Amino acid sequence: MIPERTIGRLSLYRRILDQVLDQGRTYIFSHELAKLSGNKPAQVRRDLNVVKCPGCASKGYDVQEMIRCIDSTLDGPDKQRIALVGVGNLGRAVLHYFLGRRKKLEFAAAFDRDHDKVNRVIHGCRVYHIDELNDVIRKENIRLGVITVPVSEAGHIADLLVHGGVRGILNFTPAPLRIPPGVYVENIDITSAIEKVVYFTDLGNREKEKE
Amino acid sequence: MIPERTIGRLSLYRRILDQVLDQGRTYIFSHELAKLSGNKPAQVRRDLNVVKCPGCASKGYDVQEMIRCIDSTLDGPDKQRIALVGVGNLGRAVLHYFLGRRKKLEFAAAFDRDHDKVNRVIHGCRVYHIDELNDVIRKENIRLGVITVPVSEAGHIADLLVHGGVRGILNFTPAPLRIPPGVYVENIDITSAIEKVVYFTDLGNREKEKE
DNA sequence: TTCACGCTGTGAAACATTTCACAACAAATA
DNA sequence: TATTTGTTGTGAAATGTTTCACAGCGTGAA
Repeated sequence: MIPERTIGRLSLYRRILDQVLDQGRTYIFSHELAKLSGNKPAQVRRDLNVVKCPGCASKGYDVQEMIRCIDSTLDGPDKQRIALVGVGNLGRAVLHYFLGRRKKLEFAAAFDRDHDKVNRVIHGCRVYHIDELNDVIRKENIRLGVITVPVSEAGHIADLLVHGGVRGILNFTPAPLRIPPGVYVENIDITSAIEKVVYFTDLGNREKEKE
Repeated sequence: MIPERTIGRLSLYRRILDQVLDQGRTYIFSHELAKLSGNKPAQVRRDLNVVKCPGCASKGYDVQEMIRCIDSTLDGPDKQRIALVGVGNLGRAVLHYFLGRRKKLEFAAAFDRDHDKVNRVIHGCRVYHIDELNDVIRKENIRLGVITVPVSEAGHIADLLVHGGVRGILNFTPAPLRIPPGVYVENIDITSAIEKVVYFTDLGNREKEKE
């Protein structure tokens, strides 16, 4: 089982490598990828070992081979079908963002309460009413969900998703979801992120402990 | 200097405590806050020690006192003025999200290239053209920036922000920004987040190493 | 062929974070 | 007052992650 931090870095490497490949490079050294991704060379080499990607002492790593190794770790063998709940600004941003981005991921259905949005197709994804959630995710065999509703609804939506058979959730809400074991939840908490920036940006007016 | 993880948890505790307070509770035990935030009680107690929040062995922690302690750690003494660059779906979602949420944070200006958006006020925030960025953030004395533009623009925008005097950036783009020392960057990478969910959601079709 | 170079792969050290486990204590009870 | 109960605060152990540092190797130069 690979640690979460490592998975995050692998995901980033892959996107960088896609670009590197577009530029026509075929080999890359660990210190170069380190620079591009903001890490130390030793870290990059460790990460690549984890996905069993071999390097060559004189040429570095074969870019295509690296991408293959990362793919075989990160991607499941089949296409992953995802449901998005909450077609507000954030929901639309997520849909738009992923449009054709990764071939192994597909937003197969979106849900909202607002009847003006229901039955439209937004960024290639059909929008259903929330009442249809259970039926649709079962019929479409969806196992992953993204929650982009207002905080107050998040708990309820999470329950619906889990009840419909979803096994992994990306939650953009700060609400801590109570979820049965066996269901994985990843949280993105925008408020926390801004507050981190505020804290770590030394604006010279806070007395922090010396180190 | 408090570690990043701890800051993230404190931010979460604070939001939970705001709710707890609304419900009329005045005291709370570490194991209760742990449950509500998805942590272990010992972790919660350590975190509260870090912000010098004293507890009482029989009643637990005074909720208001806790909030005060967290405030004095997370918030700077003055209101923080923030610029948001990129008024697309994601940008609007961020603006909307923060509308009156935290008194110490204010989105003082937004920027976009699209002339249809310029000079409008969106979620209480005036939108300027990107060409005005430097002037406006200097005049408004803005030290924090949020980047919600397409990936390809991120590097350029980051340079503009830094050049204008911004010291902390929240970057929603997967582009690794090259930034001078002294400027803090926090990244939110939506693609990585989804890929983490895909990986850690055991859909039974990947051979993971036994542990 | 031999040497010098610069890289990979990795054991071990360093560092960071979480969790355990328990002494000390405040309140409630008798 | 003495006893019981359940919590805080924290040293120390456990665990997790990053970084160092170097042996070993392939390549190119002489």
